[in-house]
Amino acid sequence: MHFERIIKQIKQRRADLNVTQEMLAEISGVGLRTLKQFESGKGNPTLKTLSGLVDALGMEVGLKVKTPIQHP
Amino acid sequence: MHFERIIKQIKQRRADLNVTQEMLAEISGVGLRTLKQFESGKGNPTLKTLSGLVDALGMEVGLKVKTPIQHP
DNA sequence: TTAAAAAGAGCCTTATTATGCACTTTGAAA
DNA sequence: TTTCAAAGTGCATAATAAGGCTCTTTTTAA
Repeated sequence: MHFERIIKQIKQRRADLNVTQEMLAEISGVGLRTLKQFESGKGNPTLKTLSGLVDALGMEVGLKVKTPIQHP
Repeated sequence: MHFERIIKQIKQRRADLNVTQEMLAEISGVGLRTLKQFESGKGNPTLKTLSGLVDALGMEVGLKVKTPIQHP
């Protein structure tokens, strides 16, 4: 599904915090199977699922503009 | 579902670019019903759906750390 | 190298998202 | 205020995410 960047950030953060998938699943309330599926690159989590994981890791989901509009 | 911030950003961006829901649905490949559902605060899109919308608006989904870890 | 922990995968059921179609409501301009 | 475009809703179905179990593979530490 090509969410490599996001997946990498989550794995990295988990590593930084020394949290296993099992622990993260536990504290985030997201099913372990769902987390494994996502981190392994298969899976297309809902925003709610992603937010749950991310929140538990002290992170947040955000949008940023890549191309600011040109005001002529 | 309380994704107010993200919803607001999308609506704002759409307004800035003068794009209607119908146009965004069209160019993003996301169903109009799905987009309406999300923008009206009901709905919990998958990451794929959100990415599609966001990409079409020249934006991207990202994660940011709220609480940097303390290296003692 | 070996054992235990952590991560990944298969299978299955349930819950929920994605989407179309038709209709209603809202908002803005004429 | 009338009208038309844009946004929101109800209903129904197909597709798919969520999650539990069990088992396999990979990593890591002793």
